[in-house]
Amino acid sequence: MIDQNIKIAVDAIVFGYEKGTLYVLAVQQRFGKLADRWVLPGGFILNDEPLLMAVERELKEEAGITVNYLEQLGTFGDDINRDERFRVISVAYFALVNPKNFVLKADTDAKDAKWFPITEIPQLGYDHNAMVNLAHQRLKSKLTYQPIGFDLLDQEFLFSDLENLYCSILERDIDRRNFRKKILSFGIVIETDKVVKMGASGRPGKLFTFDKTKYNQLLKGNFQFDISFA
Amino acid sequence: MIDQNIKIAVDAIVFGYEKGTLYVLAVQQRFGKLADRWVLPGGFILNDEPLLMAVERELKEEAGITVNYLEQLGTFGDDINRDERFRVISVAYFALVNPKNFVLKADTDAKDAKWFPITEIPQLGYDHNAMVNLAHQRLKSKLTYQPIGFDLLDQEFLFSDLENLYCSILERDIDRRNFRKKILSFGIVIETDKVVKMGASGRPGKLFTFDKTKYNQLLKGNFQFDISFA
DNA sequence: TTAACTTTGTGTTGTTTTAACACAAATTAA
DNA sequence: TTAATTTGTGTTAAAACAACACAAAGTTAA
Repeated sequence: MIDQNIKIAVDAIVFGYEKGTLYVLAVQQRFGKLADRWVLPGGFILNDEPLLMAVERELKEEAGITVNYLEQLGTFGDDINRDERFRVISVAYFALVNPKNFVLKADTDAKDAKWFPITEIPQLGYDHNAMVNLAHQRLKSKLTYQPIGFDLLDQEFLFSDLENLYCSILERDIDRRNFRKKILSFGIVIETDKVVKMGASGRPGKLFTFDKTKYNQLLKGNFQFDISFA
Repeated sequence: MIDQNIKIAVDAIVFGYEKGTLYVLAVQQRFGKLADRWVLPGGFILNDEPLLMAVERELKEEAGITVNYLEQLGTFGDDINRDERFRVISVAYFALVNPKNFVLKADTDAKDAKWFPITEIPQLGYDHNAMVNLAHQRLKSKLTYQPIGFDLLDQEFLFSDLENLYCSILERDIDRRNFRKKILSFGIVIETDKVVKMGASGRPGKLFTFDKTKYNQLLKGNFQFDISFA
């Protein structure tokens, strides 16, 4: 018989984006050794619960949100003294959400839930800062070869929103004309006939949407989404 | 208290390459419900053992090999009825080795250890076929953006070996001249002054080596290894 | 009401990269 | 010595990329 004394948890790195700033969701622990400490949302999985479902449940429970995109990031198991009672191995998930769609709502386990700008993440409990760093890298690289930026935006967005998202997350300037040309050349972003007046001054712009169906069709061929600029 | 009844295992998908064929390592189970069944090498981790170390230990124990390249692939936890005594969650690792460097040696837990051509993998126990498929995809894509092919070859190799490796793993033709030009342009593959006579007929070729130090240097700049052909 | 400001929208051109392509040189086998 | 096999090498047309500026539509302030 195997005498493992190890428990399995899931944790999520949830990214949100708003007005040029990238945020990560953290929750404040209510109980335990690390009470009051900020950590990533997550928790132990149930015996008969698939991993993905566990993440979704925890996100609902601890922050009241449902994400747009969720994928496994990696498993962190070498922080052996995370908990004194037993070793904890945590499967980390990478998630994207549009913060406008939800009001954060801390629930039973969490005392509070809050968006931290990626540049101002406090010291988190466990090895959660390492997870955030890895997820941040993943976000940056994935943005260039998969159309996941749309999961951070409203369903209808201005072209400048998309452009600013890329600029701020990749931390570099992008030529507006080349960017627009390239994105439109894929045929997966379509122009609606809605025109929106900016709150501020400036010429009104058209709203665009991401055509996911079209994207999935293209994937069956050998289309490769790719945004990379000097 | 948490009443999880889950155990954690690691499994490895070890790729080997020889003469145009890609192989995956499997072992035949000696004990348990699936005795005689072929499975991926792996096993339960020890309480205080880091995950990577567990994989290395299992590979040593079950097949007598040490790999050239090892990275986490993903965690598979939804095969809930894998074991009747408890749920097993397995962290899968992706590994590369040059088969010539080792003689497979099944040990205590394994009855036998064997290389299967990727095209002739039998039905494996648990969800191991799914792991192999994911690893295979990872190998293919990684080959194009990271110089991992060298971990499957001898330290000194003919240019045609490298070329054939790419052709056979990516399953497509590659223009010899363009391929050579591109690889050499990176400056991470260097020509030795050794000339080798083929066993068969043909003009003798020079041996080449991969300059890992140079590659690591380049990585500090913004060099990007990239092999992609039509 | 006019001028200044802000944001959207659009084309061209030179440079670089990629894809397509063929033949000579060195060796072995017949 | 001829045929077969494998290594080694350059050019060119086409495509992709990078760099660049100005007019149009609206708002704000004078």
